[in-house]
Amino acid sequence: MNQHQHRICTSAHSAAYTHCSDCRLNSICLPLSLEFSDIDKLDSIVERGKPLQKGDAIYRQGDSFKALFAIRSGAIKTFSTNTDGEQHITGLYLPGEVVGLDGPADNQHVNSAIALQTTSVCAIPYQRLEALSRQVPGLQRNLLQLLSREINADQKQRNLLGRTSAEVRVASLLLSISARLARHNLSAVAFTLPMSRSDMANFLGLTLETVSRVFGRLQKLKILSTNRKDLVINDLEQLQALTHKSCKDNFDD
Amino acid sequence: MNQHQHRICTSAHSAAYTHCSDCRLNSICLPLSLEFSDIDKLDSIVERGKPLQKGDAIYRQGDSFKALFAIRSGAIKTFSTNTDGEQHITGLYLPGEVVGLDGPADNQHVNSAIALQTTSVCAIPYQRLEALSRQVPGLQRNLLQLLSREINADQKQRNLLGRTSAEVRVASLLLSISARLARHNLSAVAFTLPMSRSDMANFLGLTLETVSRVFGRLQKLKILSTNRKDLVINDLEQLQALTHKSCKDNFDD
DNA sequence: CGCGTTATTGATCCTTATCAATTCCAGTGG
DNA sequence: CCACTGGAATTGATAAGGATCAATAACGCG
Repeated sequence: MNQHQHRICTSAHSAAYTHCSDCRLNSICLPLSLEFSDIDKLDSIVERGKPLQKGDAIYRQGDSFKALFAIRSGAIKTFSTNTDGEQHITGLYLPGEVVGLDGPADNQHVNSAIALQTTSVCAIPYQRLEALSRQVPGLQRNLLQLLSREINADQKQRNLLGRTSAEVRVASLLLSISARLARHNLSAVAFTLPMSRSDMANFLGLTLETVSRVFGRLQKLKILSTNRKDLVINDLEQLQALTHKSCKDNFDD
Repeated sequence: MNQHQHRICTSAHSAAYTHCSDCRLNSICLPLSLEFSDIDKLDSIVERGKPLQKGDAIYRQGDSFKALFAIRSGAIKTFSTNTDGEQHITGLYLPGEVVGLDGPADNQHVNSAIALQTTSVCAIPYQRLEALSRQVPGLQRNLLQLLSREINADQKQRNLLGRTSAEVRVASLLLSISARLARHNLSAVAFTLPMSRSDMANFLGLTLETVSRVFGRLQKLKILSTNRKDLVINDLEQLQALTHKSCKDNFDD
């Protein structure tokens, strides 16, 4: 397998400083069904910085909330750190998705957001977004939609953590990433995982050993092939079927 | 213990058809820091129906999304039903809280919401709320805040389901209910549980047997006393301490 | 007063956590 | 160019927390 063919983000780092109207993500990022003139208005408040390196933070837990961030390329993880210093990963965000929705609640971030690889983001200053939303009904609607979708996604994830087996959790994560990459015309069946086993485990409420074992089992079943972070899904249907199964009816070998 | 002294909702059923400006919940429901004149504007769009009986639905999964609902008295559970007909409880809502935030995502409800006991709600038609939000910046902010808080609450719950023991989950739920009732000057230590063991278990990603056993253990430790749904917390501090402990350091007897 | 629902309690099994030991690989410096 | 090294991943053995299956008890309601 050609390892670098399927990096999560391919171009875009270099093609910096475009505009929202040109951005190939604009149908996704603030799921915008806006008029051209409205897109330009949004464009005028967006700030594009230079790419973040792996490990760089967009914001940290406790930071005051200034902006939402749309991911143009790369991958971001969000997490909160408890009093014992353990980190709890709360989200994985890929191109076209928006981080920072934890901010409006109390005008400060309850999560940290850091880059899992080289990543570029658009900052959307929140006060200006709020103001603009008042003038552009479609934008207001999109913004509320975005938050509501996050709520629904979180509830789905809750369901996953509360009720499903390790197998189902891992399979669901892989399928989720697959589907989200496919929206950008990237391969749905061959890609580089943006997180380590340890991060995946943390996100899924498992241990890294368990995640590793699930990968092992799924490989033995020829459902997928992995080499570290490089992944090929050989049997997408079977992987999907797995996620529909309840804990118990997993017969192996 | 006087069983009915601590019902979740006491008055309010009878005192129907008040206005937002009189409502003792108005500092909580859409965490409104609005001007009086703005409250009146909100009041003008709110629709107050007659109380729901236990088991009545506010809306059902798949219903088109028309309104948010602020709970005035009683208790609501929200849940989604999967293809196998199993229901997954996604939320418990008490007076002053708002249900229906799953709706804006795709203009339809992905959850159902039903009354766990006699309950009265205020309907806030969403289109009118959106329109009003454009005119009243404070209202827009409050609305976005509400959604963002739901996101953060969901993530906390996710953490609970993904990483903590049965003991911690049950204790957290009890403390959450306790704190939310206390906001209305109801007792924080003696109340009637709004849900069955089975609902609690479902919500917490456990089985009802496990929940029952945890109740048993906590009673043996004199931390609380239960009689079916009537609950007295004898040692609030110890219960709180429990939730700070990780899975392993639970030594008993 | 009896029935059906809800809760409790007990015995056993299974999944996953935990502890521990390798193995694999990328990156570094000789 | 290759041996060294440290983090990441895999694999194995064992233990523990809940799930499951099963029986009984307590209550609310007709």
